[in-house]
Parts: sequence; structure tokens; C-alpha cells
Amino acid sequence: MQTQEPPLSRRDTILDVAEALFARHGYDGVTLRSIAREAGVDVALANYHFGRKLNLFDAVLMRRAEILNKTREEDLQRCLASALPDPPSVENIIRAYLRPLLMAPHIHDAGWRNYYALIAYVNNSTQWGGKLMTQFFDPLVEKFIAALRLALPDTGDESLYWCYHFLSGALTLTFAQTGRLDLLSGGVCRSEDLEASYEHMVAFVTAGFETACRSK
Amino acid sequence: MQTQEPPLSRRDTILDVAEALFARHGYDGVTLRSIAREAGVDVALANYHFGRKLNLFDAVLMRRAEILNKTREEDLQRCLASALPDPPSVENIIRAYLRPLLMAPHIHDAGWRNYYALIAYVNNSTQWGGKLMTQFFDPLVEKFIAALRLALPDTGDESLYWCYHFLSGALTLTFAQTGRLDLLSGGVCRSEDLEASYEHMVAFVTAGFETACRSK
DNA sequence: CATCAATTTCAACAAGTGTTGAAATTACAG
DNA sequence: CTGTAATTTCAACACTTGTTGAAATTGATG
Repeated sequence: MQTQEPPLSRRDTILDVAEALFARHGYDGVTLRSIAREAGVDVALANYHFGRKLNLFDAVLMRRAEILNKTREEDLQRCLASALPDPPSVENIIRAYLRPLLMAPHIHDAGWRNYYALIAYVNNSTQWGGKLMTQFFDPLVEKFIAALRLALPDTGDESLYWCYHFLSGALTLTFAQTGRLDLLSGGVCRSEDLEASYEHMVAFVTAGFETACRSK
Repeated sequence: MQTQEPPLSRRDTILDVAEALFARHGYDGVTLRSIAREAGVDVALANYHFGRKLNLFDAVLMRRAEILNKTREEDLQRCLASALPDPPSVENIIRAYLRPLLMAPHIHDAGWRNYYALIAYVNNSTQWGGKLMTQFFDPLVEKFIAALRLALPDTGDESLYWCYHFLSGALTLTFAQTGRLDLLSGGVCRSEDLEASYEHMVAFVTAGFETACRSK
């Protein structure tokens, strides 16, 4: 075995446990004591490292958001550069948007899957959705939308933003891995199989953008 | 004024308040006392009418689900009948699926909008999503998928179910009305404007189904 | 060893939690 | 009015909540 992981600091253990529990039960469904219990740590330690409960929640969200934003920005730039001097195709932009999320090696890591489920919770939450998603992800999203504007000239911004909204909903429901799709399809689809979702989603979303935006 | 509403029973008031609070804060973010306070009622009354907290949550979900399932079933049957002897078009099926949700007169009612936001929370929740959505809505969804199978012959079930999953995600994020879209678009789109979302969503989803399912 | 800072635990706080049994109130039929 | 059932409130239960200040432990440096 090459991957000899250094033992997790208690700080990181708390982050991991909090991530898993927040993803499963939401902010209010998790108590600092349940986090501490699962992390094998005293309640006060979470407070020492992160301050208030809300700060811990923020720290969990921030940790992987920075990683994601970096790699996705790179993928987008690569996509734009490889198309020059033409504008990139819609499909390639969508691939650049989704691939670092759904085809990354880290999707087999339990921590990352918990984080995805947490994003699903946040994005669809009336109390968190507006502010937090904007804060963490919208600077990057604006760049993707700018790219789509190149690929789809004479498209009104209203269509463009609504289509992005639909993409965001489709993606984050996939992130949630609720198991509903498994039940509905009688086992034909497995909602944990993010890699399987990738090609379906690229086809669905690309067609959606191209049709809904070209028609207006 | 024709619409002289009879005064709400305290039981209905509790349901309305619970619906609003569950939608905004999730199951664990709401206390029976906060419901009672806002309803102007004693804490024990919720327990008298609905039993345990979880039963109240279920009652809130069930109340409008039955109404929705009935009208949507009718719209689907009308869609199928008007196309006979041909299979219906994908677009008309999607319209029958979305119109009773996004273009119904009740979407201007605060209670219904709270209910929609609650559905968004449930559908994307790891703890509720699988079981509750299946229980309340999947019998009807199966009928829509059967109709889509007619409109899109030689389509594999895997594509069909994934595409439905994307539709479900796009729809429920719209239900959530988080305000993120407003911020992202700089006011071009308003996430509370469900009627405005309708035509965009029909175009996006129809194209998604037709392209993603015909190609496989 | 001694020293100092970073980390971790202990113990307790005031406030809030779902739930329940009995009492009080209301509605309503006779 | 009387009596009976449905509704609503009161009061309390055992337990959990986030947070905090002080004490204990650990780690590193000299």
C-alpha cells in the first residue's frame, strides 16, 4: 500500500463527522454532542476549534468548495483554450462543468459524497440556498455562463439563467443520493452511481440549453 | 367580495403554520412550541390533533399531495385521450406534468408556495427523500413514465428514469424559491415567479428527453 | 528537567425539547 | 337547563441543547 494516510488530527475528524451528519440530518438535526460522540471527542473541543455551531457549518462547506472551485476553473479554461479561435461548444462547456464533479476520482471517497449531499441540502434549502450558494459558487458559475453566452449568441439572459437553474437542480438532486430513483426505477438506476449519471446528464442538459436558448 | 372564507379551525391553523415553518427550517429546525406560538395555541393542542411531531409532519405532506395527485392524473388522462389514436408528444406530456404545478391558480396562495418549498426540502433530503417521495408521488409518476415510453419507443428504461430524475431536480429546485437565481442573474430572473419558469422548463425538459432518450 | 503555549477535558449554566395526564373550557344534543 | 363528548389549556416530567470558564493534559523548546 502506497497510500499511508497520516492519522487525522482531531480537528479534521470533527470536520469529517460534522460533514457526514449535516449532510444526513441538516443543520438543526445535528447536535454538537452527536458530532463529539461520533468523533470520540469532548463537546467543548468543537467549540475550541471552530467557535459557534454556525461557524463549524461554514467551515465544513468552505473546506471542499475551495478545492472544487479551483479544479473546475481550470477545466473551464482548458475548454475555452482548446476551442480557440472559435467559441466552445455547449456540450464541451457542460462537460467542463460536470466532469470535475461527477467523474473525479474523489467521488468514491465517502467524505466527498457526504459533501455532495450537503450541497444538495443547502442548495434546496429556503434558509441557506440563496446566500450560501451565491457566496461559495456563483463567482465560478458566472464564468461558465459567460462561456455559454459565447456558445449561444443572441440568447437572452433570462433563458440562459433559467437553464442554468435547471442544470443546478438536476445536478444537486443527483448529489443528494436519496435512493428515490432506485425505488422508482425498480433497481434499473442506482442513485449512488454518479459516474453513470454523467453521460445522461450531459446529453439532457446540453439539449436543454441548445433548444431552450436557441428558440429565444 | 365573493370569497368569504370561513374562519380556520385551529386544527387547520396548526397545519398551515407547521407547513410554513417546516418549509423554511426543515423538520428538526421547527419546534412544536414555535408552531403553537405562531398559531396562537397551546403546545399540547398539536399533540391532541396529530399525535407525535412526526405524524404532524406527515399530515402536512399528505394534505395537499392528495389534491395534486388527483388533478395531475386528470391532466395526464386528458393529454393521452386527446392524442388518440396516436401516442402523445413528449412536449404535451411534460406540459401535463408541469402545468398543474406551475400554472395553477393556487400558486399565488402562500400556503401552496410553502408546500412547494417543503417538497423541495423533502425531495433533496437524504433522510426523507427516498421514502416519502416514493410514498406520496411515485404511483402517479409511474403513469407519466408509461406515457413517455409511448412517446419515445425504443428508449431504454435507464435513460428514461435518469431523465425523469433530472426533471424532478429542476422542478423541485424551482419549488424551493431560494432567491439564489435572483442574486445570480442580477434580477433578470425572479425565483418566485413560477409562472415565468413554466415555458422555460417545458422547452428545456422536452429537449432533454427527446435528445437524451432518442440517442439511446 | 522547566517553561510556555496549544490542545483537550470537566463541570456546569440557563434555556429549550417532545410528550403526557389531568383539569378547564367549549360545543352541542336532549 | 342537563349531561356528555370534543376541544383546549395548564403544569409538569425527564432530557437535551449550545455555550463557557476553569482545570487538566499534551507537545515542543530551551
